[in-house]
Amino acid sequence: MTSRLEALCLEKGLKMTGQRRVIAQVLSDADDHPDVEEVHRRAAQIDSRISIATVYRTMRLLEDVEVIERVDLGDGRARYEEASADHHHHLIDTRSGRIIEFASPELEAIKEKIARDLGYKIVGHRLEIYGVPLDDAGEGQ
Amino acid sequence: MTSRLEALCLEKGLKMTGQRRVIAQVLSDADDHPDVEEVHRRAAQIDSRISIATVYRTMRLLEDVEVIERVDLGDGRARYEEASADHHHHLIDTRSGRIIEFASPELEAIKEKIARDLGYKIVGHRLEIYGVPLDDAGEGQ
DNA sequence: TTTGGAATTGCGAACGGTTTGCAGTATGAT
DNA sequence: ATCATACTGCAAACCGTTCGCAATTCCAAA
Repeated sequence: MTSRLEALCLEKGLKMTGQRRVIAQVLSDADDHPDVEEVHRRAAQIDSRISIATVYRTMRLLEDVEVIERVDLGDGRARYEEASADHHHHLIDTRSGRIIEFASPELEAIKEKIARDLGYKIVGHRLEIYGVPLDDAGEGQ
Repeated sequence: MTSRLEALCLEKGLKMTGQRRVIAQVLSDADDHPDVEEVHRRAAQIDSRISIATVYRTMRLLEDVEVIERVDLGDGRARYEEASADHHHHLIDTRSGRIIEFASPELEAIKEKIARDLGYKIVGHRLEIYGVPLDDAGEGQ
């Protein structure tokens, strides 16, 4: 079976090896923001002969052809998500580690304005919000 | 001479050693966002016997007592700035590496709203904008 | 002021995430 | 099927950062 990402890779003209097929599969199935070790773990369940070096190399490759995007959530390792046209950002639940994606046109507009006022054209940006659930914000530590 | 940061450290009750005095001096004089290696380089010019391990330890200490703040600009190493009450963010000039600080009340308001709408209370956040100067945005690579 | 114990330092080794050199293997255009 | 090229696995190297340890420094109390 050809996974969504595998199809994308073929479109981009990448040589599809067994390892890459498995990694594409794993990433197609993921609905979270796995780091390389996690991708390797999941890939190894499908084919245990995949080395972590290959996962690192493949992630970089997929990033280069813009099939996936690196997300730096400040925890010291690279996380990834499927590339998408829409700008979005992340809210990280510091209690549970859950990551919520959100988009905000107003935010984008203000950002543009700020850059313009400073005499700059935006080539990239990132926003992360760390938060705790409102309904138990007062509890515990 | 007692530097601004040294005074702050004394207020916080830190034991002031020669090394810490020098590092406080360096940080008081800095108007940029040096990384640890750069702080060490500058400190070593004042007293060459300061080891980089001590700089690492001191930066962490100063961060813990909120005299300085760590800034993660996505370049793989920690950068620092003096702690300040006002929220601000960074625009990084990707051509020159220059870092411009800015604040925006509208931005803060929208951020709060986004979090509230998602059911969260903000405990931290960060925004970075990467840009190129408008007046030569079309030139070069 | 000298003293003593706790805190700090410098060194080098270890760390965790990531990259790389190399020899062997698989891929897919011919 | 063939073959050059690209990819893989392994282990070693990398880079920013932390840590264990013995030696040194600080500073509060005498």
